[in-house]
Amino acid sequence: MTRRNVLKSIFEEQLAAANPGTKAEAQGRDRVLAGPVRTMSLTLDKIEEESRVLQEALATGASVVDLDPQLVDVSFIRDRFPSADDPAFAALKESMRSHGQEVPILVRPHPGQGGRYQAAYGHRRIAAARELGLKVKAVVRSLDDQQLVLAQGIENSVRRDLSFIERAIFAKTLEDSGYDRPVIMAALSTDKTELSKMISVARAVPEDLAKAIGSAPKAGRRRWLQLADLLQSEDAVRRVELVLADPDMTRDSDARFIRALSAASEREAARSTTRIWKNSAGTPLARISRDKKTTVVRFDEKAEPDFAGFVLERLDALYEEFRSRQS
DNA sequence: AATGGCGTCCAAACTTTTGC
DNA sequence: GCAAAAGTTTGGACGCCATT
Repeated sequence: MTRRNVLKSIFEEQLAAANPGTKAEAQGRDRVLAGPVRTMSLTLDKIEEESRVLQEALATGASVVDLDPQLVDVSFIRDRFPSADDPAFAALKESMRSHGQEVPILVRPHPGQGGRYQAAYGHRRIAAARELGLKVKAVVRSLDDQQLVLAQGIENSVRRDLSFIERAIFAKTLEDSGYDRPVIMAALSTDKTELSKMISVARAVPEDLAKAIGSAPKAGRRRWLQLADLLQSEDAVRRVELVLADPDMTRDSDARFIRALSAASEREAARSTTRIWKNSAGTPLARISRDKKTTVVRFDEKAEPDFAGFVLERLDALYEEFRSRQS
């Protein structure tokens, strides 16, 4: 079953009793949709699913309540890597500040601490509400551990904004917690092959190393697989650890991933290097990346706004000087 | 039977090249 | 300079086969 179909089936099983035939019809529709029509259908489905989750919650007696975010703990299994400078989080916070919280989070009464709650999903909304000093809108439901991780995984799958490594570590954590593969597959809305790859990557890449790299949203499955493969060598692990410990290491997670991958592969490392160029006061002004074919100098326009223009104006003169030294 | 590894195929998004 | 074509990357799905 496809990832999307797993997701759909979970929701549709809930509706099947009330509306026989829905599942089969949806599967038939899935097989024929393609291209832009399918993309539009996915968007509509996404909206449908979110509203269905909430409607179902409300139908089963749950209601949306305002909670003090300080009373809400994170799920016992974390999925997303914490990130201090996540632009999406900043945007979410700004949206909540100006428009309020549009979509409630899902919580359950904390199994161990009376009066407290545990979030299935909506961790970033909780963090934003905390920082803004606002109450967080939440649907409170009684969920067992399995239902909690399923709800958490389904929400992530609907949004599709977890990176490959976040999903992989989430899968590994679930497996380490004793969940069997079908449950993890349902929680991640994935199939056995994909899950197998995710877990093999999560096991091959030491967790502290993966967290040091960060979510790396642009690094897809194949490159993580490549890195996982390279990290079979202890030397490669040491090289990567060394690179990530560099105090000059960029805060950009994707760039860190590329550095780690390069370090893991000596050949790659020899072909491509990136360094930060600083002025005499130690302020980073440019990032210089070099490989066999190109050299890329990226000036930080915020650190020194007019410097890039200054350099560009002098390119002709610099080239003339270069040529005269060559001859 | 369930699980995992691997290769292949497809679609979409993105980048680079080519021709006008 | 711009648009179209070609190439590349990525994510996802599927089937086959070996192993447990």
